Amino acid sequence: MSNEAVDKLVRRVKGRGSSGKKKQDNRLQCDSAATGENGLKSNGKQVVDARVTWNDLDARGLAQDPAANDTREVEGGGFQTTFQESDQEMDDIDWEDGSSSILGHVKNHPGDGIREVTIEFSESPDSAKRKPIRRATAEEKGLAELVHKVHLLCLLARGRIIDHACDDPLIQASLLSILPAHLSNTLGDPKLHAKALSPLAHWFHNNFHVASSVSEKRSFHSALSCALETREGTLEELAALSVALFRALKLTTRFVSILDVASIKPDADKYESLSQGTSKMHRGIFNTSTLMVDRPKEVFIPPKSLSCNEKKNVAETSSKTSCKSKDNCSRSKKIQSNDSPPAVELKDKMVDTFPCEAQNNTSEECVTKKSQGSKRKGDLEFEMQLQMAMSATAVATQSNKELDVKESSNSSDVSSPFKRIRKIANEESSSQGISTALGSRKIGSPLYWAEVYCSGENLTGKWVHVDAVHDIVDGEQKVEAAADACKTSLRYVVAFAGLGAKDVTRRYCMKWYKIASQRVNSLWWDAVLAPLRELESGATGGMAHLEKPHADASNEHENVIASGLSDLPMPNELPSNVDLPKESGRKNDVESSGRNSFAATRNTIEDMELQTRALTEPLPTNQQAYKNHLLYAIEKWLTKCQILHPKGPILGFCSGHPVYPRACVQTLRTKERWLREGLQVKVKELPAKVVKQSGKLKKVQFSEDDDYGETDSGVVELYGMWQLEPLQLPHAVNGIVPKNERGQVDVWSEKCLPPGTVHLRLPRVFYVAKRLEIDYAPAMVGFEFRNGRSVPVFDGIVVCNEFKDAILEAYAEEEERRDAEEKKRNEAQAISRWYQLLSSIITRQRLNNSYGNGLLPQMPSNVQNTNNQPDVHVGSTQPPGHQKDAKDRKLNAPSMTLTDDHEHVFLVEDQSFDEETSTRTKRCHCGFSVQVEEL
DNA sequence: GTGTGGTACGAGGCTTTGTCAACC
DNA sequence: AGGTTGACTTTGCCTCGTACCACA
Repeated sequence: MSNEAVDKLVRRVKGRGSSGKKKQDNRLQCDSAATGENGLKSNGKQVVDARVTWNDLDARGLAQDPAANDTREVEGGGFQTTFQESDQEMDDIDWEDGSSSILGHVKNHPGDGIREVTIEFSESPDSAKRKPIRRATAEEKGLAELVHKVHLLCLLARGRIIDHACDDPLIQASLLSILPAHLSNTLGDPKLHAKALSPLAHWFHNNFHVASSVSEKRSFHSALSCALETREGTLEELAALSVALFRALKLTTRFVSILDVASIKPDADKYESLSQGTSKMHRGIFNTSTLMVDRPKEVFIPPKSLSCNEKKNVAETSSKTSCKSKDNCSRSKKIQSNDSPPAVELKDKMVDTFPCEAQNNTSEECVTKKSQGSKRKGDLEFEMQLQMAMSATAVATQSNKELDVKESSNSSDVSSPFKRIRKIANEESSSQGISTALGSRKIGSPLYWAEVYCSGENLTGKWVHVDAVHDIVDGEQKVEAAADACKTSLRYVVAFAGLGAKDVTRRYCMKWYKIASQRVNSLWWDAVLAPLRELESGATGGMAHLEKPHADASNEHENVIASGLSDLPMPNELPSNVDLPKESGRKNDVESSGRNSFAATRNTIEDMELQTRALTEPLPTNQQAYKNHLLYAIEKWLTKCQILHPKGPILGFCSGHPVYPRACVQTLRTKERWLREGLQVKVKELPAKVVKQSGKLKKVQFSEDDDYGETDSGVVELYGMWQLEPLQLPHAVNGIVPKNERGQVDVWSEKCLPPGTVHLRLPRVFYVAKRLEIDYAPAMVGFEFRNGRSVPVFDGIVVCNEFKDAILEAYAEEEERRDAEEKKRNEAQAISRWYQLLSSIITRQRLNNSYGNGLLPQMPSNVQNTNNQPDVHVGSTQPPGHQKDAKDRKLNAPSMTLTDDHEHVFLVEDQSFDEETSTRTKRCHCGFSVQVEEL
């Protein structure tokens, strides 16, 4: 390729607009290659093996019609000529973006090595390294939110079931019966202090143990009884027992649970698991720490030799199990191959049994899930249940040994979260930290505990956190750290009592900014909780007197989901005036009424406390937390249209940036935008902020300003609320409507109407104003985006008040006239069409008579043949000259084949006239009739 | 190993005031 | 000749959320 040709190419590339950036790249690469620089760039970028070799002929050929390649012959200097000739052509060609691999190694003339040009595409190592980012679509986000909400509702229902079980009188009585007398006596003081609860918690901790032998699975209620009997149970059961105990001792107690709900963000679990590696691995919604479904009763009992303790622990800590275990994978495969008919039969029954097995299988599954891409939680749930069923059957034949091996193989992976929790525990171990008495394996995320109302705490009383299982009293500050260590988010902490529920997350979560985005829309959540809150406040001493059916101790629920939930009265089913609540029922009426009045205050006080916490959140330590913080802000993270006004007070500093209250953040808008709100900028106010104009507008402005050289446009002036006053538009004077520069009035709202004018939103009203020569302005009410651009939408006109009536009156007349005209037009059209129809019928009949040899003519669709007496509806007001024809002409209907040669005669005395429909019916003695509409 | 700050980038929201040719 | 109609083409910036990287 000659230098001249190359220069030409370069010139053309330079001259080309920015629209062809990629084209430039291609061509420049070509240039450098052609001039012998061979394109080995020394910019440190990795040269990948995407080498394209083609001769200069093909270089052209590729850019032109490939079919032409065969016919073209280029030899020696001939190329240059052809190149020049095709210069213009190349300009017109749209270069395709193509991958280098497609080009491959192109060589039309293998022997022609001289003309070979080698281009090596360099590729940034970054681009190869960076994984393609697939972001969730709006639909996926919506679905995730839906799952989140449903899961929340399920967990709320679960909490109510547990709360209901805690009220069981038999369980409470049993607990009291095993409680040493001296402990029950310690609560004699009417002013209860948190300290007084410590011996109780200690006793409970010593007498009840987490998850020893796994008993048969059953409803929660019976599981609770069983746990009480054996003094061993799951964390959930033990926490519930502790609540029952406190309630038995007539302490106002709530059952508190962290609702460990499926993430509100799509694939959050996946990302979490990928980043965290261990905890929270791929838990489906039915495999979270909080079990939602009670285990069916009719499940098989696992082999006694099985290390149930460990199994249970794994189940409780749920997510702590690693999913990396190779043993799991191999074993699961084995299990799958053992899918025998009994296993299939049991599938339905085995739901939610053997959580630990499920966990392991899920773990295995999650590995495959990664490769399969994202699956919905519902699918996972189904698969998990299937796997659980299979594995539960198969595991019965598994040896205990195998499980132990598995456990030990897992232990290395499992260790890290436990290390973390141990670290936390050590930090706090001086007094009451997370108890390690049960051994490190038994430490899991705090998911359940009790809240006991201690009237002796503070001045006003206080809900005291009591985790009797871990022997922790008043440890609300430790919950967040412990949950953090186990990667459990404190998104929702809900206290249950009296079949109601109350969100008490604020009491336990100090870093609200971390969970705020993970919580569901507060409006929805508040609406869901509203009836439950009423119940809760009623039970813990609120104003409402609500009845709750006592659990029948003998009535063990066979299926809690089916019967248990239906047993629980929903808030709106409860009579509001029936007085037999659990709490108050235990005391006499006088006491109860007195307590209620106090408790109403108690509830309010708690609300205030939670509100106070919400407003006094500690300052976050990282900058980015201030980006959307509800309470605090730093200037750095304000958006383009925000400003601090007033700039103070400074609440603290974060990384050297002063922290201001969020209340100081004001939204700024342009003058025009404020106009839409019916506000205008005060005179002599300087813009609060000046920001760069968007490129699009700038472009327009620059093109306008080009003639004038330099311009200071390209900026947008923004004003704040404090710089505004109510809009004062010019008054309408002398019947003239004040208009904007476009000769119209922007009617964003009523506030935008100039005083003395009115907006008439009527179609075609401007004709009237025009005809009456009244001044008006088209009312622009908004924009719509059409064909890639915004188009103003007009609706009606703006006129001065004094003309309103005149215009409306004229408009009514005009519309009446219009209607009449339209009616007339329609009628004329109808007549014309009837005439055409009848003419064609007649013509057809005549032709048929003349040439059809008596063949049956086709029946026109408008002619009705009923009982061989066709009625033809004929318009009688034919155009002059035609009417007679139409009347006099023979109207041989199809049935006339029966009455050949008959000519209808419509005698006047045989006619009838219907006043209502203006229809005249004419009859021939043969039975033929014709209906004529007289207009 | 973990947390933090900075950067890059996709998704979604907000923005917003014609032209020309054929036809009647 | 002048008015009406319909086709044309499918913005582009900003914010938010978050993945990723470097660094402490």
